[in-house]
Amino acid sequence: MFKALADEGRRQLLDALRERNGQSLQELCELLPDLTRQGVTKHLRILEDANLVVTVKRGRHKLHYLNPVPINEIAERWLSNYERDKLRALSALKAALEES
Amino acid sequence: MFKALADEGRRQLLDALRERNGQSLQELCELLPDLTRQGVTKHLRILEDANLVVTVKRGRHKLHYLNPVPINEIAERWLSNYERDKLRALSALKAALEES
DNA sequence: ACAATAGGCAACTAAAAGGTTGCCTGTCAA
DNA sequence: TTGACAGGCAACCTTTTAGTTGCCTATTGT
Repeated sequence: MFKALADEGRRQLLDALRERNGQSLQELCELLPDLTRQGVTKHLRILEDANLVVTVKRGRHKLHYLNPVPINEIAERWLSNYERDKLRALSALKAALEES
Repeated sequence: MFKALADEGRRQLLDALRERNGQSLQELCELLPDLTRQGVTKHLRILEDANLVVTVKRGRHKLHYLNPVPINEIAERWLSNYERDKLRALSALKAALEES
C-alpha cells in the first residue's frame, strides 16, 4: 500500500482518477505518454492489488475507479499516530539541536 | 518521501523513534536484528534524505530524531485531497458496480 | 596510552521494480 | 462477418534497491 503510493506515475494515475473517476485504460494511457499501454497496465495492476483502484469491465472497456477507503485508513491509523506526537517530537528535536 | 515510507523496516525505525526519540544507531540496530549495522545505516540514510529523521552527533554517538514536519505535510496536502473526494468517489464506485 | 566502542565509506552481490516487445482474446460497428 | 479497437498474458531486458563484507576513522574509559 505504501509501496503502491511510492511511484510518481501511480500517484498521477490516482490524481487522474480523482479528477475524473471511471476512466478506461486508453484514457489513462494518454495521461502518461512516456509509457506504453502495458506499462500503464502494470501500474494499474499494482494499484488494484493495493485496493486503491477498483475496476469494472463494461463491454470491451475496463473502467477504473478510485477506492477512497484504504487511503482513508492510512490517514487515520498511521499518520494520526505521528500527528499526536508532533509537538513532542518537535520539542525533543529542538532541545537536542540546542544542546550541541 | 513516499518511497522512504514504502519499506516496512523504515516504518519500524520511525515507530521506534516515535516511542523513544533520540536513539543511537546501536540501539536502533537491536530493533532490527535481521539486518547488519550497515543495513540499518542505509535505511536511516534514506529517512534522513527524506527529511523524516534528523541526526545530531554527540561524541561518538549519533542520535536520531523524528522530524514530524514532512509527514505532517503529506497528511495535509496529499491525503486531504483524497479525503475531500471521499464520498464522491465512493458513490461513483457504487453506481458503477450497480450498473454492471 | 591504548583497547574497546560507535560509526563511516566503498565495492560487490542478489533481488525486485520498471519497462518493453510480441502475440493472443474478446467486443463492437459497418 | 470481418476489420478495427480495447485489453490481457508472458518473456525478456535494464535499472534500482536491499543487503553484505571488509576496512578505515574517531571517541571514550581505564
